[in-house]
Amino acid sequence: MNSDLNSVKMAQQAPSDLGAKPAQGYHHGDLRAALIDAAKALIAERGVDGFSLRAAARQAGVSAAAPAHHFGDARGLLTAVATGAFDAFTAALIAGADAGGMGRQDRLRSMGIAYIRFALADPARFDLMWRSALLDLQAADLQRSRAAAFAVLADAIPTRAAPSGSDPGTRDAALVAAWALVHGFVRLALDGAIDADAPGLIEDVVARLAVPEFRSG
Amino acid sequence: MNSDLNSVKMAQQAPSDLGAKPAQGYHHGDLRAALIDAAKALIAERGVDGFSLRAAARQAGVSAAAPAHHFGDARGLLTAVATGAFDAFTAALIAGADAGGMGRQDRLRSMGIAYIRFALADPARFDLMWRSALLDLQAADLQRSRAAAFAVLADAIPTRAAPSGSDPGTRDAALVAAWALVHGFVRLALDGAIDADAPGLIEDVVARLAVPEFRSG
DNA sequence: TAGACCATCTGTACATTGTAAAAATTGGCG
DNA sequence: CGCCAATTTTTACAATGTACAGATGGTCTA
Repeated sequence: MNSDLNSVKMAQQAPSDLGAKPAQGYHHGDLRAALIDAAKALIAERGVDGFSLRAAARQAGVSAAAPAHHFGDARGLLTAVATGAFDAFTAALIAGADAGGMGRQDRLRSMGIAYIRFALADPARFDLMWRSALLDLQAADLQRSRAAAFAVLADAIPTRAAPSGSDPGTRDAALVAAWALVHGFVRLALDGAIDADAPGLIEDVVARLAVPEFRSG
Repeated sequence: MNSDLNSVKMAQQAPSDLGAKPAQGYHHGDLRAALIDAAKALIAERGVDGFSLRAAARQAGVSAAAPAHHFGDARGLLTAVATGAFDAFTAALIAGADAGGMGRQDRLRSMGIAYIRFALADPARFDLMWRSALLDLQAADLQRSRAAAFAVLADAIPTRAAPSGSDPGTRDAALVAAWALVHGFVRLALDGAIDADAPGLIEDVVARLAVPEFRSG
């Protein structure tokens, strides 16, 4: 149909090359990465519910059925985007903790700030990470990335008697409480219940992470 | 709300009457209430994303275009459901606080339990309440019900210097932190990140509401 | 009581979506 | 060069939201 559009599309394909995924490039170049990029842009712009598989395919310059071969269905594409989001989340949390210095409390607070800032930087992406109805929770990649992020969070809290490989569901209440505090703040802000831009509010909330229960273990 | 208006025609309108389409005349007894009931049942069964306006109309025994007259579009129906959910939420929070006794800390903890139990009792309904992309936040009814619920929450925390009519966004950080703790716990549980059924976990988390900041005012 | 009004509901129609299946394209390998 | 398999398109179909015109019947008025 529009062959000139194809050549233009391939010519302007500026490789962002976020991860180490140089794998297949048959017809389109790297449709898989292009679709993920398109989906990320769509979600960031119109929200998770504003995303559509056909719109992503349109933006990537392919037909509506093209994504099926790479992702199966729309859930597959969203799962891939969420997996990348969890990887970026993990990196942001680690960077935040390291920026906090050496003390455990400072690292915890700094990680809390990083948690909140990551969510506020791209609210729709953070939203997608928790929309489990739209994701394939059985996908190995997603499970791995999720577990990695959760492990970073767990390491920030001294758990009392938690085995190293224990499920997040059975972890110590101190971890759950700290996680819930930060996660709940973010969700209330994203859902319009509170204003995260109120001066000093983020710092005040994150300071609550350092309650005696957490300090004494 | 208006649950006694359906005595006009022959159709008995039991709230849990699924699958039965009572009336087939042109004028339904109380289509508005019937559609809200159908939507609530659909959402509870298949989740917010599994809801469809046509399915709700089908369950109410009317044509696909019938809801338009009462709710405008799908967002209008979801907004009505969310409004009722916030009303029920407010009642549950008040009942929870009253069940806690007279002491401020006990009332706060008991309200926290009620918050969590309300969400876990019908996760999809609670989910809808915060899916602002699907709701008409400008609707006066929803704004009123939301504000009422938020006011109940705010009253449970002694705010330092908050004016009585102040916006939730500018409230004291102690309120935001307490709200975030409970809300975040619920969301993490609903989104499959933690297991709310772990024995004693809810009580342990709610006990964190009684940090010194809250106690000394 | 007759007729008109009007809120309510139906029928139809259209654009959009997800996805299944068959056909077509194309790069790589013998 | 010719075949194979991975990739993409074409086509098709069911479902959805909703706009529009028309049908229906309760109610109000004269």
